[in-house]
Amino acid sequence: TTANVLDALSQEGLSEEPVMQQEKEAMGSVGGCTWDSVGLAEGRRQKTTTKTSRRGHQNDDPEEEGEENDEGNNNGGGGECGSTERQREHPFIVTEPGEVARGKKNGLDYLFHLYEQCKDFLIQVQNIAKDRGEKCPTKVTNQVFRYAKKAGAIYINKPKMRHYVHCYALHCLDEEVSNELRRVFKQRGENVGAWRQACYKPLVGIAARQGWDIDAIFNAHPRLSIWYVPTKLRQLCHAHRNTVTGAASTSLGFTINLPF
Amino acid sequence: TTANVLDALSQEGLSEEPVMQQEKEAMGSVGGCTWDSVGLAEGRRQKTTTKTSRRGHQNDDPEEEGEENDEGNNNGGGGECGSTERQREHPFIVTEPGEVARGKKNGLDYLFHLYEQCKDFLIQVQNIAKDRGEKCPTKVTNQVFRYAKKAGAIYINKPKMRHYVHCYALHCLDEEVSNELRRVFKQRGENVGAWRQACYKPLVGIAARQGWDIDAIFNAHPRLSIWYVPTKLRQLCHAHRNTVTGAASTSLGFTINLPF
DNA sequence: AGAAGGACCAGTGGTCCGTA
DNA sequence: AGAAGGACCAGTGGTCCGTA
Repeated sequence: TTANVLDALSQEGLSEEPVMQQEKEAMGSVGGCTWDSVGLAEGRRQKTTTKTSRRGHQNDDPEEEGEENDEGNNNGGGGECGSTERQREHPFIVTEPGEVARGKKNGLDYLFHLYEQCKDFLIQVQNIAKDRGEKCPTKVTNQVFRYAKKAGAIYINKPKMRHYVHCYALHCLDEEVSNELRRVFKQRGENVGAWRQACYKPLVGIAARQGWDIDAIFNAHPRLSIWYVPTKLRQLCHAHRNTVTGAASTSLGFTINLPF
Repeated sequence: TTANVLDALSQEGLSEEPVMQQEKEAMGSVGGCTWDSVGLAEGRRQKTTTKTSRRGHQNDDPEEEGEENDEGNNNGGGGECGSTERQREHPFIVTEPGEVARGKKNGLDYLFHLYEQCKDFLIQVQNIAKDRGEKCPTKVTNQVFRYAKKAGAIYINKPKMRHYVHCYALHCLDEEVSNELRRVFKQRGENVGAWRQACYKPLVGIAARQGWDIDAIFNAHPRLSIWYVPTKLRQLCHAHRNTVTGAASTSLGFTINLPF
């Protein structure tokens, strides 16, 4: 039951009275909602209505105690709810470390927190697999995303997590540089896409100083080792390995000119 | 170029004058053949005729120096060849360590040698991947089997290798027990299927003495770590972990009654 | 325009079963 | 019958692109 741990990590303080999953289920709704579109029929959380009467199958079902996180602006405060469709997570904005995202936005601390939630889900999947004597995943796989969704973490999905993996990698590998990059890009008023692109550069610098083996760098880090190395990051490291000469950097990774 | 290494390992002495791959290619045939069925049109080694003019693509092509092994009775001595179809490898028979299989049969030393060939192919695939900065497999994957086939090792295929993995595992983990099992089953005149089934039992015993973690056992062994743990072996270990009581064995793995 | 994520796709692990 | 392996299939890693 990581729910409490995760609830405790709520970082933006805008959700209203974080309710326990059991209570929410008992209420017959999903807890408060702050959706833009009020919309149509029940599209979200049909899971809740069919939950009992599963179990015991040979599947990936999480335990009853669900995994609901109403942290931050994560579309989870109080508000018009009930019938819902077409809801998406609020988009990310560049925030400084510790900063709360205002309005219908989510901050980068929240983004990084999602990666830690995935790790918790992976651990649960691993424990179940070990119990059953089944193959035990070492990475965040489709199975883990499926499990997270069933556990109620509908705001976690594969495309999103893969999209920002390298940003999380920088956060893990050099938090100071990561923090500084966030401050600079917020200061400049850059959007999330620009910040995301900028995260590659210092990572390539880190790889340069460690023999260009980005897989080894990921695998050596306890929180990072459960994530696949993003294709683009791998390609950048490879391209630069063949480009950088003996005059290569020994500094913070900003001495190398990268093609963006 | 593992060809020489592999040629040197030829263990049954029935192939006639092992020819180098280049010479074979130049001869425009596949080297000698000892097929039962002489048969139909060119079905084997159409690869040879289309070989030049590939390369440089983004694919898994092995280098020009092919990988041809005419060891043992591996359907590779001299004989009627040319037009071929429906050829299969000679079936395995239970042989003692060092024993040459007679007739149109292959022995178990040859079987185990195939696993070592696969390791060599994996290493080649890994080197290519590292060179290109691509994902680097740690196991014998489909990609490796595809590479082996293109390199000329048409006698290596996934179903066969997966079928006997646990037999190879026993050979790696306790060669003495493996050898003794071979002698006993040969003595009794058992067929390969019976020997294969019997290999599970001592493996479960090994797992019992090492905390039942068959994945850890595979991963800790340098030759075994590149193979996926077979489903049935994993299931047996799991089933017995929950069955064996405190009176569990400390002996050679034959004290536990297994359900076959 | 910038961004979130459903849904698709090529190639995987796994092994069945038509074949000889 | 015993055995080798082509070929299939469910579920994977990867990410595009229709959506809002």
